Amino acid sequence: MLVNLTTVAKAAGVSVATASRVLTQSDHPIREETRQRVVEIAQALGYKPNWLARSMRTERTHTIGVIADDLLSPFTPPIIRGIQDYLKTVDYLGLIVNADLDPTTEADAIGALLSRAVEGIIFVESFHRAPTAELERSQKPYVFVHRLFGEPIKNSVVPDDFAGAVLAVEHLLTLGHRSIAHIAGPQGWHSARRRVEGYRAALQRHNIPINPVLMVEGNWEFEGGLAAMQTLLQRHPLPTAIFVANDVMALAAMDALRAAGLRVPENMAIVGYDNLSFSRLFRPKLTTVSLPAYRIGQQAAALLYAKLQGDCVALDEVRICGRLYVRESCGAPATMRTQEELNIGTTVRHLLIGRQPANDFSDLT
Amino acid sequence: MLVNLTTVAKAAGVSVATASRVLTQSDHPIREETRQRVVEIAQALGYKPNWLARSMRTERTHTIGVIADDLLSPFTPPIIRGIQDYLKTVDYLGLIVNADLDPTTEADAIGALLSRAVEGIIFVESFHRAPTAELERSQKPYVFVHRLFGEPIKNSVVPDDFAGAVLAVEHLLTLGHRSIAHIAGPQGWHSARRRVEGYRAALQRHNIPINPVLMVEGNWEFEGGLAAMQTLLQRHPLPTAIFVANDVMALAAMDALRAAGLRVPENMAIVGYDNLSFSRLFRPKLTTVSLPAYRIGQQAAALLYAKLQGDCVALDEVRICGRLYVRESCGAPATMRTQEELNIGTTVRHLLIGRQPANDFSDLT
DNA sequence: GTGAAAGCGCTAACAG
DNA sequence: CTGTTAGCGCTTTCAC
Repeated sequence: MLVNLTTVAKAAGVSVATASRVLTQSDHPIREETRQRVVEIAQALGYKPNWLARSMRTERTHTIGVIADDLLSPFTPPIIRGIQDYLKTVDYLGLIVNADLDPTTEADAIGALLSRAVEGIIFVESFHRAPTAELERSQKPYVFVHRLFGEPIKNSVVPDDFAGAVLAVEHLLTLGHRSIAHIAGPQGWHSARRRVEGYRAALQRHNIPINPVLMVEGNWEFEGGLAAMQTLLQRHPLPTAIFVANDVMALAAMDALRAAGLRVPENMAIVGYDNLSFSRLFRPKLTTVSLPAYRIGQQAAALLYAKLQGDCVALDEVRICGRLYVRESCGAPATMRTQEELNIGTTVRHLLIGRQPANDFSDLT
Repeated sequence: MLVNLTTVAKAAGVSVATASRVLTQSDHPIREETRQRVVEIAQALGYKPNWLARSMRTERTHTIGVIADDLLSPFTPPIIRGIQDYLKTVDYLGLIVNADLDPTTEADAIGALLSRAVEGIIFVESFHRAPTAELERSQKPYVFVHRLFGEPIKNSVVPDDFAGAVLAVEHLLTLGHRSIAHIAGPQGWHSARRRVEGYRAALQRHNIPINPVLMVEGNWEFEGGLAAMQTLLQRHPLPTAIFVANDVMALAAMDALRAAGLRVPENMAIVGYDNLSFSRLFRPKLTTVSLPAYRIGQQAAALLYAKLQGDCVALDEVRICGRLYVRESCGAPATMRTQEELNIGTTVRHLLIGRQPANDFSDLT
């Protein structure tokens, strides 16, 4: 027993046209009394508009597509959550597809989404930089999120790795460290390079010469972190602190340190990067800079929505800065540990103004 | 310049009906020559069917809705991934919405999905057990996944916590342990209770009396695990092994053990549960039973799809058993560590037969 | 202010 | 085998 517009119109004794005008909040003039009646009847009958039919006419589906290269990456879920929470504020829904790090799958996904008439597409953690010809032809807007390689491009929202690294190293400097090592990510990755640049910039700002011998490249993984730490342990004198480019390697470094009979933070201060959930679980708890995945997702959705509204947003790359979470691995005094935010960098907030969703996952992961 | 059926039909010199029949692979008889021509023209013109229009007629959108109570839970992403990978094999897409553990939001989500004409709904990690009246009225099929509380219900796919616990304890027994403690989850949770039952059953099967003093309740969290371990450390004699109901508490237990000067696995063997990603990161690496989220997702999608096809699936609760991952925390010999699977329990596989997706994430998380 | 009617792109009777 | 035609539920001119 489907209740559609006709049902409502009949019950209210008006034409479908009128019913439609009332229920779509169109600006067409309607007598207040009529409006009242239609609204009530619709309510009473439990009328729900059929989106398919509506969309076919209006060409607006209130649905966007999200293509995630890897749903299982620790950053993807909070990004998607951010996207969804924003979309919800504007009454949109996200159709999420996994692309599996595979260009063919991705192309298929684009096709599937396009034929379902999504209004735009967000690419999450995409390894690719150019959309397919099909997407280009469709004229639908799209946004890249957390693009992993390559140079800045328009229509993308990414973490501000440079500012984050500065945050981390400034913290160590504030604590009095002057010999600070860096375990970097693989230099093929854009974010790894930016973190190195932030590390250098922070030291230079304090007139501390860069010591190449204290910079070791890891591979983001536990084993790589272990190896990098072994290398650093050969240095004489040892550095007093290490900025590690991600939490997993930081963990490994702490493990290697412990095996070598050194204590964290007493003998060595460690700052990680990412603020993955497990960084709170180890002892000592890891001090780290968050990769603000949730906020990145929100911004991406906001950007896409703005484009959908026809706001001619001509932003270059939007960078979102994480926060420093001071915990135990640097031996920072308890007072600093409650300090939540040190804002340096180029955080962009304006797109979200007036639309901040209720949840505060701002620095989730 | 939109190319629709009419365009194709005109170009091919046939009626829209014929074009439609060709392009939908309907079993209506068509002259081979005509078919050929239509297909070619459609191809050449880059014809893409308009899903909205098609769906409006057929009432089949090839889209199902997924409502996740918490997208940020570690189990949700692999479940969703499992769902999607299955759906892909049958050319469906999943519309994913977050319900935020909130009944009102959930009801809204159901409404949003229904009005977008999804063909069915999967509830992931749902705390609720009954669908809304609206969903009931819609007659659309639905499936619960990894339901967290309550008794078995139809249309649900859940982890086999009982069998998993047996797996864990049997492993310890095989290694020669006879005094095995259990740090349990909060007994308000169905899965926590089932894991306790599995623990008891395994011991009883070997005629080992249950010692209530060796059973302590935790709260799933790190702090709870710490407290539980402190309690166990008061026991004389100490047990020689502990089955901990989840990985986070297992981690905490190992921490407390280390603080007390005891070594894992030399002085105490530990088995966890869940196989969360970080369980491989700690040293010693945690031996644990997986919560087969990915497979659960697949099964749920398979079940829903079967219902969509009208296969009258009248299964009760479907239970999926995890696997034991033998790593370092029990001191098992190297030969056992390569042993991948010990199958005990009630794993249900038949639904997936012939449709196993290519990926093997079978025990992800 | 309100209603009648056209039509979005497609599928499925029904004729031929 | 193929074409004509009637809608699916909705929005939107265009009349009144």
